[in-house]
Amino acid sequence: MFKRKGRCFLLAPDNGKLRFHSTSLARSAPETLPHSRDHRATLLDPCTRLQSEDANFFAPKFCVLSLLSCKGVSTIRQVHTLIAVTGMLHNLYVVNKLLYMYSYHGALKDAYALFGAMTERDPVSWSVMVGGFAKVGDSSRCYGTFRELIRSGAQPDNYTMPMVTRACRDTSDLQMGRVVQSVAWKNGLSLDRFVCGALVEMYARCGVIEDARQLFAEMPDKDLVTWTVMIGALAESGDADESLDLFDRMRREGIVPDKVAMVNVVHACAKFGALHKAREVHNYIRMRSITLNVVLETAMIDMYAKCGCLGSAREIFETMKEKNVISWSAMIAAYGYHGQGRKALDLFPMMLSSGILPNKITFVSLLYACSHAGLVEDGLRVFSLMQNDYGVEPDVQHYTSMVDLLGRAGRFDEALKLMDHMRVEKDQGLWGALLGACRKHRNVDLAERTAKSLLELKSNNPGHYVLLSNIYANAGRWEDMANIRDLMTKRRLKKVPGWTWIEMANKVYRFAVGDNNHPRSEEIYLFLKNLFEKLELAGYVPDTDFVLHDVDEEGKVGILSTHSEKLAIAFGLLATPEGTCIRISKNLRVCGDCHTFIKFVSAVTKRAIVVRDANRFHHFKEGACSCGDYW
DNA sequence: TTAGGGTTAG
Repeated sequence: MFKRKGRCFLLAPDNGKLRFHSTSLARSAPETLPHSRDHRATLLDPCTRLQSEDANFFAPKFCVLSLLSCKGVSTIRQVHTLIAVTGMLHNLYVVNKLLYMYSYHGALKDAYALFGAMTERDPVSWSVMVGGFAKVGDSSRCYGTFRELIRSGAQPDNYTMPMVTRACRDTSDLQMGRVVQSVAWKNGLSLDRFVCGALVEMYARCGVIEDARQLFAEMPDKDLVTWTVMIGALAESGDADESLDLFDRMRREGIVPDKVAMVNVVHACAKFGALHKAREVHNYIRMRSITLNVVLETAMIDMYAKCGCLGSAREIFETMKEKNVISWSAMIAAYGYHGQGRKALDLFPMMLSSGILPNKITFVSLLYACSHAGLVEDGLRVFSLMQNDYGVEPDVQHYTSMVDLLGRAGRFDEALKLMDHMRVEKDQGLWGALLGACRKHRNVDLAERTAKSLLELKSNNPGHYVLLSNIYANAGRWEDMANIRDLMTKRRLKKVPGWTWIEMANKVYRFAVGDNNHPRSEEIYLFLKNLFEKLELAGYVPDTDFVLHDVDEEGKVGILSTHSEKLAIAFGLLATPEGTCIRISKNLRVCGDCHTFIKFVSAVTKRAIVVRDANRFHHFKEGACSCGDYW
């Protein structure tokens, strides 16, 4: 209800139309305006409404109401004209709403034109404009408007700062992010939860998790969103165990998680790969009656699959009420990294017949599924189907899958031909896939050429250098190997240390190569020694090709025998009852010798062993691996 | 006019 010239008016829906009601009715009716989203949806075309009502009567709220019911940019433009005709463009409240509606519908050009013509701007106008550019990913215009704001002498507030921070986050622009923080601090916003929350996310996304951690720790009033941001940030940066600890701390502080928080927790479990924790979180969701939706369920599919339990993943998939392309892709990918390429391929026609169309990621997942299972011909078919039947132009990731597929199979000519014909830029990942194939097939010549391309691209992935160094080591070219190591030092790249995790009685134990930190370390080494003797009798021969150092044969065997995978498995064997399945996770790719070792262990000890490495799952049983040695 | 959600690869 609003007043004008001493009269009361009430806007209320009448038979599906928005009408003014007379003063007498207004007096007796409740003082409400139809603000809710549902209500807006029932309103009639805003232009018709504006024109059909008393043309001399344009209350600001009426204009705004008409704007709110605009469904597209063209209607907003028409309403804009009507508002201008009636002289309402002088009202800042109305213009800000107009600006917001343009921005909300992605019409940043219109918004910016209006913004430029505004004679008066308030903090809302600035933040709507800065936020509008941030949302459409136009970071340079976002920064530009922000600078304009500062130059104009206006004060950025707790609305503007998170918006400009968002642009930094989306472009991983750490430098600008730090500037933004100093501006926020200068403007007294260091305690604002919106400002700090956005900064925490930005730092995490820019890879400086320590800054995120510190800022989070200093925040005085953390609400559910703040906690959720930090839980997600830690999971994403690889600190999944810390992320799950934080979730426990949050609950201890009395914060009740919602669906979105749980998606982040589930994601942390997926990263962590600890099945016990995954089940605990699933139970928590059930006990708390947190309603499932397609997003949470999809996250849970991914969680179970990445914790090695394909069965539970499929169970969730089967019981989902609604499945979208992401859920289907997640399930396809899950079969892919478990080496069940055929099952991944089988899902594709099922997906189509349920009326869901594949996207780019669906095809990347299908191609990787083929690659991990050695299904070369199927992969080639998918690649052509994707382009010819679904009009999906291959991007660098599709090419990477194809190079991986062909390269693993040793079909280098085809892989190179494909690379010659690709129309997208080659990145480190693509060359990395080719280098991996060279390593597998000991193609030293091509490896050198590939490595050159990688070094030219100034690869900052230590894995690439290590891979080349391994190739030289295999070829006995120790000098070349040393040069690569020097280059790594010069470029300040360190080999990522290998770790293996194993879950035991609710606790996660972590092993490094030659690790002595475990409380049962002595027992573990003794057990391992006895185990080696049994394995050797069964025919196991250590494969010293996988040792990187230029040491004698005996030394090589020594290093191999204490790889983190082996220590974790030895601990698993001695600490669990016979017949129990052993599950371990490794942060890098499992080494070739360890792969052979585990095959023998599974046969000699009659244990099923599930290994998650950086790329995929290996299910070992009775002396064989689900990857068919094709990984 | 503000903030947090799922799939690939790395």
